[in-house]
Amino acid sequence: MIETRDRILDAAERLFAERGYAATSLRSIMAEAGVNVAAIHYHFHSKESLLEAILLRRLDPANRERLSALEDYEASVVDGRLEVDRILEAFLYPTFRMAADPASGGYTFIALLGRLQAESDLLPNIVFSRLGPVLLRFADALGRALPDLPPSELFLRARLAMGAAAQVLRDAPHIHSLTQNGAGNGSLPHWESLMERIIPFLSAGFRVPHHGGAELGFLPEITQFQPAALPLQENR
Amino acid sequence: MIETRDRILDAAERLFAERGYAATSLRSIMAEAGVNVAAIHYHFHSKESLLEAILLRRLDPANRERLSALEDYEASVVDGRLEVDRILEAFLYPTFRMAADPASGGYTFIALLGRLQAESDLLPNIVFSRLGPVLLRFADALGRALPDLPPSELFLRARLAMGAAAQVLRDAPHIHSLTQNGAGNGSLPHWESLMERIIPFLSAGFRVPHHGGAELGFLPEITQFQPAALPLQENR
DNA sequence: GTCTATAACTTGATAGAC
DNA sequence: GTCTATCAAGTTATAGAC
Repeated sequence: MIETRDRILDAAERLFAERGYAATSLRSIMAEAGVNVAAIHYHFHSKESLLEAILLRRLDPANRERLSALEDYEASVVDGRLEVDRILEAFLYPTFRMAADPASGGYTFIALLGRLQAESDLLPNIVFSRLGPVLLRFADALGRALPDLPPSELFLRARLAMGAAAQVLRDAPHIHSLTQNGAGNGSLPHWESLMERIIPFLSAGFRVPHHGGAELGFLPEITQFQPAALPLQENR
Repeated sequence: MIETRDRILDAAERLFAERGYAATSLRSIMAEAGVNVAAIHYHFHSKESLLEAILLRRLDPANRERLSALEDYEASVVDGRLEVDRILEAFLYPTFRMAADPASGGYTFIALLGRLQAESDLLPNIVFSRLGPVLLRFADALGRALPDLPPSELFLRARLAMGAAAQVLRDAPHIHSLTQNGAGNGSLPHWESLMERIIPFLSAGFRVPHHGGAELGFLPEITQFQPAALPLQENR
């Protein structure tokens, strides 16, 4: 039998992805999971901790996969010339595979991540503490593949690429269902052929020569992959 | 003196952009605008209508600018060969100018749009009814500039491009403040030089040759620019 | 048009029985 | 570990005085 704790995690993951964090009440999660409200508080203490638990459950496994895929590729390169396409693939492959995963609710998680990424003030520090180092590791590989690109330009392009990928990944449940229905390009499942259409788009952008232009003040926070602080009138 | 109605719109626009729609209460808007709760209901009937009013106030002017920029460019082309870069510029120029606008709170609106785009279920029909036709118009121009690209591929790339741009535009207040502080590439203000770094990235992606691959079932809803429906267990 | 007052309800969280 | 019962606070929305 499935544990109560896991049922809560699954239900919350789904509802947060579908409706957003703030718009989802603990009571709707309770109804979806078929448990009592108090059970949520017993297992997770607070709503925010619940979100943290959801993220922790899936973040590290995916990141391990990303890093090992990158290391495998780097080890396979003999002449030291890294290709942008393969670096992007090492990052996106685990992501898209998860987005199409028929067994686990991984596709729900990917949709949730796509959402939270746009609600950056909501993204707990966990995501940045866990994903940040991985992003820096990939940025380093991209920098070696594109030695003529100044760091500020590299990070701007990385940001653009993440936004582009997130836009499609917000549709993870759709990707999932198409894959389930056998859509795809003959030999490849749908999610994989979708990924192989996205990578050339991003790679071409990364490989555009950099036309002079000043180094801008845009750099500092971007090189950290920190959430953007909105310099508005008041905070919270 | 500034009208109460406008003060409410300004305050709500700012807070929705900063904290998200669901997380912002009418009372916090009331406090920010310095008006009474009842005044909000008097002028806007409901919270959702308030969001609609915010969107309507700025959506149409920006779209008019986008369309006229595109028409001006098309009229200036004599050999009938449209360039992707210029089409993208016609769309992005009004957007980025608004994102940096020192006078109005346009940059707040752009940040809000970037957020809502990720909370697609929240985006009222208004956005799709007003922005949809404009997007189709630009997709048509892109299709003429890239005649070898199948529509499904064109729309996928358009979606990637919008996600990439939105990712950067979510930082609109930051772009705004940098421009205010005189950052930029010598002759150009910061926001304009930023836009000119983004367009080549996107354009290169659009111009990548399309390698075979099957036409996928991904097409139908994407060609409509409809919000993605999440095929989860229950709805609302 | 703007206010006070309040209705009617939902929220996250907890205490205590079992 | 899971329940019932309940809390205090916050939510949108409205009725009616000015």
